[in-house]
Amino acid sequence: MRKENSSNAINKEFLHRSCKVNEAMDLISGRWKALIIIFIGEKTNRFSLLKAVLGNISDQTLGRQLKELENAKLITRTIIPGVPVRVDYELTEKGKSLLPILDALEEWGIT
Amino acid sequence: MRKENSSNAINKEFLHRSCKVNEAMDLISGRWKALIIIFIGEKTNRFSLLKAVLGNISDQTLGRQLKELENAKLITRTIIPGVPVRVDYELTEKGKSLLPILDALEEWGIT
DNA sequence: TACTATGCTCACTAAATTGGGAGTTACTCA
DNA sequence: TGAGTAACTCCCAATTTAGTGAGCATAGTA
Repeated sequence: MRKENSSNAINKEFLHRSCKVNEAMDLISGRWKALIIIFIGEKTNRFSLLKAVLGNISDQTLGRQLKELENAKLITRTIIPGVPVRVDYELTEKGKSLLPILDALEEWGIT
Repeated sequence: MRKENSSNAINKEFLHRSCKVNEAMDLISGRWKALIIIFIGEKTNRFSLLKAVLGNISDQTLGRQLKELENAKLITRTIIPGVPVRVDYELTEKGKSLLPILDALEEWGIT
């Protein structure tokens, strides 16, 4: 976990106070997060499906990033009872509203 | 430096091949890069000025991020002879074209 | 001669992120 | 009883990124 008064953490705080861009960047800057958001938007929205399309992501990292996205309220997590239990992830409105920006970023990356 | 065949580096490669978004994200995902781009766009475009507005950034980190942005062709570096020598950073067209996206991200972060 | 300013660079350390592999829960089918 | 599946979760080690403190080159000022 983060030590709240390391200079690293202090600088992160500073960046958040000084500019909302950095707060936003933080939410989507995990290595796989942008791709996870895009895939969930395309209905590749379960743990095992994501794992399959994301190639070499580790279980732990996928779990962590999903949890972070959930905490950031970009996705929701719905447990579907059954055997075995399934879990559906869906984009929230906030998550959906990020898609055009990711598209713009992709477009920008290509040109 | 990066070890080119660590699984970390391999995954990064995979992400770049599979989705341009990640390549784009990489270019702007340093802790201070978004802010540096914005400031340079606003003419806070010298090393010492950036250092002043960025608070606690270390010389080395600022130097590194500027160099990375230069390598990514988002900024240019111009040495202005004089005493002492000054260096001006400017956004390239590519860099400028990122500003609307950062604005959108900021807007998204606020709402 | 000492000191200042700009814009770095280097070796080293600390912190944050990611990955590997095994273990867990809960229920079903053979 | 044993195997299988989905979706995690834990410990630990590897990797990547950021920060610290010092030093350097140049030229001008006190």
